[in-house]
Amino acid sequence: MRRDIFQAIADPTRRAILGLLALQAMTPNGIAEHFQTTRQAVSKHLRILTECEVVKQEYQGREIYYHLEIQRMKEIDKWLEQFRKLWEIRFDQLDKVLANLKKNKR
Amino acid sequence: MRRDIFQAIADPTRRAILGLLALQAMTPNGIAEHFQTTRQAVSKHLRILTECEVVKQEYQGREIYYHLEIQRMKEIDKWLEQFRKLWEIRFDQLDKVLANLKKNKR
DNA sequence: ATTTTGTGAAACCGAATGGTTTCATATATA
DNA sequence: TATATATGAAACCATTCGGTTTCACAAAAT
Repeated sequence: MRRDIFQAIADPTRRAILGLLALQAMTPNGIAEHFQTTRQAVSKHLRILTECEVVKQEYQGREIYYHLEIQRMKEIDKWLEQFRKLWEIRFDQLDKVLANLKKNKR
Repeated sequence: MRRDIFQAIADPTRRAILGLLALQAMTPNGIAEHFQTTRQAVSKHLRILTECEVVKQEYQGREIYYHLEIQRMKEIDKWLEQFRKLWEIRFDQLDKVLANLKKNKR
């Protein structure tokens, strides 16, 4: 069973859950209210997110608060690094093009 | 059939393919040489990548060069934005902590 | 003490996924 | 022209995925 951050964010519901948890820690019931699926479906998503350690559980009585483990999100950013260079180059070129347009206008 | 960039990068082979294409455009056979799977399996991955428009085909005789469509990768970066704020805050706090440590040392 | 509430887990299901093997087709090459 | 090469697509298969329904259990409320 592959379980990494990339597989975790492949599902739109899980991405939405992560978006919610970016704002504040929440309980499964609290999260489920934001979706049309059952609480159990959300629970399964939380299990996956927990397994790849992008969320952490905090027990508080019979409630469980899930909160985002931001470090895992940075792994995505790190992977993007190799591509970021490319689109920055494109921007540089765009800058040159714009500079030339400006120059020729005068 | 869901087909978006997040689903595209969920598979490790597809991520590796994108990594290769970040360096240069390549043919299916050229790409397949880098993996242990069959050429046909790579072809299926390329189909998926093409469907969500993160790669583009360029026909050249009987060869097809696949090249990266960097714009799609930026969508991931854009989604990360909401989380980037968070880990930057952490860094700021870390800076404060480090500054305090330094101060107390004197 | 009994009932309600919050939660995870298991059983089940249809659909999607990733892979292989086989085939079809178009373009080079001999 | 006959053969080799580059490629996509279809058929098939075991596994995974995302969802629901049902159940188990601990903690809070009555």
